[in-house]
Amino acid sequence: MPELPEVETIRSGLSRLLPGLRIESVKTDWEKSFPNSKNDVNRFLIGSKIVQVRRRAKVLIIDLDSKYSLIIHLKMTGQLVFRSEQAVFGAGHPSDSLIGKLPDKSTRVIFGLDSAKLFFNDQRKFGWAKLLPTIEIENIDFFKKLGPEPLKSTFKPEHFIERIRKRPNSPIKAVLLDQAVVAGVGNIYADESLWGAKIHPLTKVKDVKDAELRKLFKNLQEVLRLSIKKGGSTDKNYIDAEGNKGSYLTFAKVFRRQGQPCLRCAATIEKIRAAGRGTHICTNCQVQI
DNA sequence: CACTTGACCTGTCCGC
DNA sequence: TGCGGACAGGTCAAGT
Repeated sequence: MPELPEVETIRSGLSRLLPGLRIESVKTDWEKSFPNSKNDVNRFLIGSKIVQVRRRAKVLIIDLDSKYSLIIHLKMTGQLVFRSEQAVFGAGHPSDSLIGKLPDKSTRVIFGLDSAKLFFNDQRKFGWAKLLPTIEIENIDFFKKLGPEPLKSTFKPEHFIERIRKRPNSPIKAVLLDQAVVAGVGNIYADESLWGAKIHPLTKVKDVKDAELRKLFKNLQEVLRLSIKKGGSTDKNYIDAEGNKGSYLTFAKVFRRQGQPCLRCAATIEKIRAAGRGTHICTNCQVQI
């Protein structure tokens, strides 16, 4: 479940590893994972050089010198793992690692680079990669609909509040998860920030005070920043570009802590359902209105 | 129109 | 031990 901090962690890893490398081959056996035509791949991907790696919301953008870009959405179980040729067949991975020899049975696409390979793994096959002209990226529906980046310095609390308020009759958690309102927030950081602001996830937006939304915005930025610092959250599948787990969940206040004491009031954390998702709350700190 | 639910997938876990 | 079913949760399409 790569959300903003996980995708950002992968981006920073790939930014160190990929620029300057040439894409020499592409191999896929799951068409939905990479639906571009062979013709496009041959003309604009094979033989082109990687210029930079960017992120928008939960999507990675790999810019090529062909003026095309590879955009990759990892959805829930996607992984992008870089291996040098030597390590591809080598050992040397810790025994508690989530990933061993590559390719494995969840490998969907293999990008052959100069003396390395980039593996796009996806157990549940929900993720996708697409090759597009770089200037057209912002025009595709997915990108056009996206709300602002929550960590951008120009995105202020009043902008956040204004956007949230457009959905007065929805539960606050559903609105936080809506990528058109704010981009990049998923289940983990929605729960964590709502706990921080002491807001029950099922509270309708119209029943949340401005001061609470202000607090929510502050907490959202804090949990996202802390998670980026910790390399993201590894629950089941997430690993970074070099196969390492993230450690944010050891700092999580509610996510996956059902049955354990609230770190603020010691009441028991419960798991409920909100916005169609498993949702973690302290029923003492977070009271529904 | 606003909002909610189901489909897309596979691996894991739980109860019988 | 095997087996069916619930669950995991990002996004889009379909339903209310």
